[in-house]
Amino acid sequence: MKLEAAKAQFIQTWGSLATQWGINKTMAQIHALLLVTPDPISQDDLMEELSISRGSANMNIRELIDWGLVDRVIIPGERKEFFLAEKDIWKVFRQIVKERKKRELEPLLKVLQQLQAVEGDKKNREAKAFTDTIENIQKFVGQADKSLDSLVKADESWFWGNLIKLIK
Amino acid sequence: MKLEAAKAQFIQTWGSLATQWGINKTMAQIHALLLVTPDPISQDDLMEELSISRGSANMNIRELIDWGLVDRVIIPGERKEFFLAEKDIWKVFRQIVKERKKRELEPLLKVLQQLQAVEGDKKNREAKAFTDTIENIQKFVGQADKSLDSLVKADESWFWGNLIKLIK
DNA sequence: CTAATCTTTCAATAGTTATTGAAAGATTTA
DNA sequence: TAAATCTTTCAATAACTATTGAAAGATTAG
Repeated sequence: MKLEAAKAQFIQTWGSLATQWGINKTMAQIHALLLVTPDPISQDDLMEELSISRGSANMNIRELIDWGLVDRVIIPGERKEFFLAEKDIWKVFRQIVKERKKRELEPLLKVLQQLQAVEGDKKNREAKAFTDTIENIQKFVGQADKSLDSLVKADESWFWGNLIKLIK
Repeated sequence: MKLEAAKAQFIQTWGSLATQWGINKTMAQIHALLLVTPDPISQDDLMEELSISRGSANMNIRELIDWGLVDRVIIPGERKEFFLAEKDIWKVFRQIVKERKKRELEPLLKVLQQLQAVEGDKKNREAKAFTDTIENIQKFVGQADKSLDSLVKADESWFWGNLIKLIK
């Protein structure tokens, strides 16, 4: 397989996987391209390579920077901005976990806490079922939140090493 | 907070969270309603409670059954089918992990394996960067795949207990 | 200061995904 | 077997999300 073909397939695979995870396809494709490119790329190059518009490129690059997955790079003598992705997959993973935790898990926990305050007629079968399920979800999400907190701080080899021991 | 209001908020929160994860909002709302309802519900009741059409109800219920999160229930003397959700959140989580692993991680691993076969000119900076990144992603995803395999088989209290020890 | 170059915005548009509801298909009852 | 009841399908439509590209806004160079 030729390099260009392989790149193209990786970009397309990464993009379609992303849509299954509620992530913008183009954003994922830009990320994919940056992941497999050693040197910083300009916006114009991204537009060219992925056949996307200026607006889309700009917006999605900004989003990637916002997620902490891509950095702006200034190249001396160049007026344009260039972009470079973090290549260490463990760091990428940690960063995504960190962001999604902040954006989704934490707001969810707040809602669940509020929902505990439902008027509890303990004889009512419906009310009982509701509070039970909410409580269980809350415990679960709380536990996951704490665990992910540790994961975010963890070193990769340490993490896998221990996880392997744990699950064997 | 009244029970009905709490239910409504849970359903709406679950639904909007789902869209962020590439999951159909209505499917998640049906799931949410079934999660907090102790007794089996008929399709007509779901349509009524969530204000959705027959077609949508039918399609999304089927999808939930397909994901292994909801069961059809026959109630003696009734002609209609009724539906009941698995309430154990750990089981729900395991089931979702199992399905997503099968649907997404495994196909991704296959693609990554193919991409290893890129014509490797080791002097080429571009080619080197590509194969390096792909290799790292492959290792990472492979490791995650194995770990999730174990998670899917794990008992809840055992899993959290050990995880807590691991990350402390 | 002015022109040139680069970045950002945003309203229009295209593309994608989900929903509807009526009709067809099944199944059960009598 | 026929009628009644329930389930599934699917083409039309609606709702949502992403993309485009031209124009405005910044920044840098001369």
